[in-house]
Amino acid sequence: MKFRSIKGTKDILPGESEKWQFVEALIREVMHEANYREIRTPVFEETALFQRSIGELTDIVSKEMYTFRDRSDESVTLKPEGTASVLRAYIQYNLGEQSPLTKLYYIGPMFRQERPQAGRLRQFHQFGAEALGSSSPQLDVEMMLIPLEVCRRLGIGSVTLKVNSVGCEKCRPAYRKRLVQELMAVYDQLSEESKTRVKQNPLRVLDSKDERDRAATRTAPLMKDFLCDECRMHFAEVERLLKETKTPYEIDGRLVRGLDYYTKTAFEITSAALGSQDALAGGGRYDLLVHELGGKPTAGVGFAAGMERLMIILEKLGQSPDPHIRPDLYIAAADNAARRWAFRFAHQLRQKGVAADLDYLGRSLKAQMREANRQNARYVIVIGDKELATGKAKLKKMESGQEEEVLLTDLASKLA
RNA sequence: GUGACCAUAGUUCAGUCGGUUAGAACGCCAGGUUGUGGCCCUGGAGGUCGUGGGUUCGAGUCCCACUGGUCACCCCA
Repeated sequence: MKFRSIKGTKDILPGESEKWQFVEALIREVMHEANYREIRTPVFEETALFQRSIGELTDIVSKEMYTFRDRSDESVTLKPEGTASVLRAYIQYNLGEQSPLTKLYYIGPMFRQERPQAGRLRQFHQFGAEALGSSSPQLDVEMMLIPLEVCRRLGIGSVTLKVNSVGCEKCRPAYRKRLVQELMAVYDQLSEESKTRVKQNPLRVLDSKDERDRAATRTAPLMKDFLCDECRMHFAEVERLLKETKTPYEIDGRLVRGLDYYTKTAFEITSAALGSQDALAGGGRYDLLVHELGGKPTAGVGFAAGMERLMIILEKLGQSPDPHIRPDLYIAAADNAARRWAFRFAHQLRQKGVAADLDYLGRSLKAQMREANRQNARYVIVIGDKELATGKAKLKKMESGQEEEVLLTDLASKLA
């Protein structure tokens, strides 16, 4: 009986972890340039936070959360997305009182208990941002530009930005009523899942992939044609900014995201390089959410993007960064006295910033050379009686095979 | 949660009609060179054929169940 990682979870092994570090560093750079500050929230929260923010009727809350009772019988949940926690912290620490606009970003693991498939895991990683305190459409567009910029710098060109407006509390109820009427007229032709959605969340029927639903809703009214003046102007401004920044986009009047809290802008970035789970990032505006979670009424926008999906695209496009993790120096020891010395010397070099390694297995010199080669070490020195006596050694450059006589005391400054 | 496909060495895979000791490549270890890597040559280690049951004289091979993986549905990052 061997232990295995739990279904839907993955280990990020050496060789891959370096790629993650590279991508994460790039994300932090882009976030920094747009002046977003990092926030790190706990991986779990009290269950009610997600129920209230994401919405009881959503798939995430109704069937995908990792929820359990802790030892004091408290119901806790591993976070299925990042926004709820960020807003909880924003409210808890009164961040809105310190400045009228707060720009935050995060990178971290999320959990959803779904059946794993290509681009979908039970523990996955997202990076995302939230801007709290402004209803400016500039921030809506900033949220689209950030993940697009990350893609651009990674050499990912083939992405599609889809944008829609889902209206607000003023215009959505009337539209919703109208839509339900239309859907009831074709009720019999809808898929089973859509039938239940007609009452619970009719907008979602529109973005069903089911052919029957597609056909039945072909002429259904779209939210973007029923927006109130404010929402319509907001959406027009988003479009204008996208054009001004020369950002290619499509309007998708059926785009509705799976979280209930969105108002006005909703968007999604997809890639054909992904499998059936083709969304790389998604986001939108949520002007009611902070108030709903107990804070002062505060406008907000955000996005979240999938790290694993980003890595899949990079791999597929052959753009995957090459990790060159390599020791500067491998110290090969010819005898036991040299082995003892080598450990001490490696320690001194490391303190001076030189990445140095040595043999811990008592192997032959030939095996040590092979190891140095496998580790892709930049240089090797071989230490024996002669070197310990004279304080000089041949420094071998592995790539060329050329050797150069050096003083051991000079080595650190030479390699650092 | 539903469905389809898959499971043989560290890895990627062969394995005939059910038949004797389960193979290859790469990787790993050692030697060829008693103080020098890669290339080459030689040798070696490494397998509960996912697990459990069944059919059969005999199962890696056929049947069933389970577990795991992959992909799709659903939904989403």
